[in-house]
Amino acid sequence: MTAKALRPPMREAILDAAIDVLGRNPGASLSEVAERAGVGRASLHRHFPSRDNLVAAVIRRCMDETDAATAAAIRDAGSARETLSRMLEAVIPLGDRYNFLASLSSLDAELRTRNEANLEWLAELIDSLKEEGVIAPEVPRAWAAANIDAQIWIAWTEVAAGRLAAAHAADLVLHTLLEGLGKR
Amino acid sequence: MTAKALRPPMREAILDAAIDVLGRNPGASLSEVAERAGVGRASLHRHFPSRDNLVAAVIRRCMDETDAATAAAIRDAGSARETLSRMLEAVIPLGDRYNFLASLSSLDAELRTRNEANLEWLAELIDSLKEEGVIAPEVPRAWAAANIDAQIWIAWTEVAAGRLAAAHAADLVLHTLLEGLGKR
DNA sequence: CATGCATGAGACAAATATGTATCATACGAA
DNA sequence: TTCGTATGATACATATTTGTCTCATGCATG
Repeated sequence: MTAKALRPPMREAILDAAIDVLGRNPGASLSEVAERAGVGRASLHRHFPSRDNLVAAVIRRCMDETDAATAAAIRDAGSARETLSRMLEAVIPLGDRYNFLASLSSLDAELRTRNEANLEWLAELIDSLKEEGVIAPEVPRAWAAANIDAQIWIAWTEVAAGRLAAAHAADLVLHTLLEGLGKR
Repeated sequence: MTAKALRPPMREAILDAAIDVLGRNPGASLSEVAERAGVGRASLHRHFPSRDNLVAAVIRRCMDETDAATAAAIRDAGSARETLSRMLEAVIPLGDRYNFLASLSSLDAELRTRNEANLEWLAELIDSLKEEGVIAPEVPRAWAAANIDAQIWIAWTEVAAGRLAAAHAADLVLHTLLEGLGKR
């Protein structure tokens, strides 16, 4: 076989452009996405028949990348605390993808299932963190989960704004999560 | 004078509807807003000539309410910590308004100025909190400000979802902000 | 009662976005 | 070279939204 591209790169270019354009403005037109990708609008429709189809593909791709990065990072983590730390280090650099995920409104069945699975995984991690004594037992699971999500979001925003060095972000998030902003 | 209504109540009804409808979906049509308000679309345009005009009016109203509630709550606060605590108690019940503010994209000059003034106020509060020893001095101002905003957002979400009692929200936010989720 | 005014309903034009179809072209494989 | 395929440009029909306008109705004030 002559090593032809596994998939046409155009599809990836469109998805990249959609992450960027729709991440900034979820209501942007497909013309803007096509232009950013450097392709004709007709070609965009050849790969993604409808707008909904494109949005679903983008979300799926974001989830794929986030899942892959997380899975690789936490593979041989010893403790739950180490898992949390590595998860943060893996996810925070994917800020632009996370940004897109945050603007999702309605998901189809498959994506909703994956989303729920991620929430479940996070809930179990929080339970483990409590067992390790890292998180206080009286903290509600939903509160802890929302805080972790929010910290990731803040970290990405601050890094993107140039107010925080990416290398320090995960440490700062972990410290803030566990010990807050108060004087120790 | 015969005690006529200070302002036509229709204007307020439209603004309330816009907060609700546009808060859920920033791209919703003006027909949806008018319908939610129980008003004809033509009447909506009589009060708000354009969509941009309506959006700006909604944002201004949200800012007014938030500012008023905050100002009343912190009026005679003694310490910066008390100011923070009262500010949280005042703002968290305004969750739906805060929700709308979060979806703002482009602001005109007046609203941008007000927004910057609020950020400046928050920055000064953070400095005072550091002087009181409530917040650790090495925490960056932007990081502290982003965390306070995020905590308010989380609190509103959790209250709206029924997973957190509104009465406990401000205390939980304050505790999480200052001491984190970790075991004490 | 008579008048004035705001409203609701509807028609209307213009702009924009979406999805489809057509056609000429360029590129790669046989 | 020749063929097949994907692409870009373009046109097109359709739907949606926006903003304007007109007109009849109802309500409050005089």
